[in-house]
Order: sequence, then C-alpha cells, then structure tokens
Amino acid sequence: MKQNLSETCHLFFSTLSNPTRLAILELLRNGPRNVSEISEALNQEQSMISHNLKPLERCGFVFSERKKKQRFYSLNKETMEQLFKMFNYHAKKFCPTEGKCLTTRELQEQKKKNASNLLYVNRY
Amino acid sequence: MKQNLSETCHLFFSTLSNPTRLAILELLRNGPRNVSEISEALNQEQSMISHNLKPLERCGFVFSERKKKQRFYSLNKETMEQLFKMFNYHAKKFCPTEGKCLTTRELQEQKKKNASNLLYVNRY
DNA sequence: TCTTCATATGAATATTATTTCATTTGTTAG
DNA sequence: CTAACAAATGAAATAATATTCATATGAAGA
Repeated sequence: MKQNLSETCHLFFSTLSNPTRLAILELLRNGPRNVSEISEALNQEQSMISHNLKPLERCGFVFSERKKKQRFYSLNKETMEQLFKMFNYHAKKFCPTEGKCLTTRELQEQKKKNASNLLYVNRY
Repeated sequence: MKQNLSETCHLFFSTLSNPTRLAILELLRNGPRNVSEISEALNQEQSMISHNLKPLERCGFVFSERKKKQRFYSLNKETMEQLFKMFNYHAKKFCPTEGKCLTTRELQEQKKKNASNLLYVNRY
C-alpha cells in the first residue's frame, strides 16, 4: 500500500468535505444532470455549481459529457456508492448513539435543523 | 441508504481532509502512540496534535485509552484500512496518468516536492 | 457570421479552518 | 497535599477555502 497518505489523500477527501459538492453527488445518484439542472435543483448560482463541479471531476468522482450546448455530469458510481456505503456502515457502528458523537448542545441544534444524523457538527 | 449525504457526510470527510490529521492516521497504522510520541514523530506542537486528535476521535477514526499520565491513541483499523484501500483503488483506476488529474504546472510543482502522487494539488 | 443560450473562469470578498501560544485540567508519585 | 509531567482547552492570529458577481468562452441554430 502506498505511503504518505497525508499527502496523497488530501485532495481526495477535501473535495468531499464540502456541503455543496456532497449535495451535487447526492443529486447525481438519481442520474446525470446538466449544470443548469443541478443549479436549479440545489437552488445555487450556476457559477458556484461550475466551480464545485471542477474539483469533483478532477478527482474522478463525476464524469462529464457534452450534449449540444449543455454539459451533463454523471456520478462515478463505482467509487461513490462504495464510499457512501462505507460511511453508513461506519456511522452505524462507531457513532451509534447520540451521546457518543455529539455534545448535548450540538444535538439540540441538530434537532432544530430537523436533521437526524450524527456526524454533521462543527469540528472542535 | 440514508438520504441527505450533503449533511451527514460532511464532518466525516472534512475530518479526513487535513494533512496533519492524515499524518496522524498514517502514523497510527504502526501501532498505538501517546500524544507526545505523535508530537515528536510528526515534529508538531503538542497542542496542535491534541487539537487534531479530537475530531479524529469524535468521528471514530481513532480510539483512545489512558495509561498512567499518558493517553494512547490507536487507529480504527476496520474503517481506515478499508478507506485507504478504496482510495488507492480509485486513484489507480480513475487518475492513472499524470495528465488526467493534474495540469502541467501542478505536476512540475509536485515533482519539485519529490512527491509522486496524483491527487495532492490545489483544488481550483 | 451573428445571436442566443449554456457553461466556465477570474478576482474580490466573505467565510471557515488551522495554527500558535498561554493557560488549565488531570494524573501520578513522593 | 504538592510537585512534576502529560494532555486538553481557549482565544487571537493566520491561512485556506468558498462564494459572489462580472465577464469570457464555447456551441449551435438562424
């Protein structure tokens, strides 16, 4: 196995550590979309979507293809479904109870947001 | 499979998207270490190591255990080895050639750093 | 070619994350 | 209890990243 993970993995993970990009990936699980469609679906500016698609494509998380004037982006399902699966397994096994992964205060904030997940909190 | 990946995965991946934290994880592949040992091995301040261990532990990437005055951290091998394996597979398959993942200029910069990897570059 | 639509880019601004340093907390042995 | 060591915390300073807005590029049909 390759050494120097600290360097080699950095872009891989940092590309995935952004809500907009994760939202794009999630959307693309439903099938290919062009930039405008993504933009509308996520209710974000077109330029922002383009900016965020770029690192996703560079890392091989999505593929793209031009069709007439539009460019369609599709998910690299092989990598991404496996990754999401692993994430879910990990979260279930290692962050099973609310108390384990979140402080009480953070938990309450999460509940306000109506999000029942365990891992989306501020870091420190 | 759980919905709302954009929220649920964010902390998971952002915790992994930091060179110091990745270096800690890499070090811990060789076995448990206490904070001072990690600090020395990575040539980083003790407080910085502590700051970075915290999110790693909260996300379940490492475990910790006190032994006398020291606290030893160990890798969650189940998750991490699988994750690193997946990363390597992905990098080999989807970023096989230099041209595909890096611009020429970035490549040169990488070579200067004597790093032969494909994914560690600036994002935009 | 010219116009229109779709996407990409650049650069400034804003936001978020990291690092550092001083200090505190916690543990153990004397 | 106190001293000595180990680790954690807080907050200011710094650095990195994301967002926005204006503009540029590219494709296709008239």
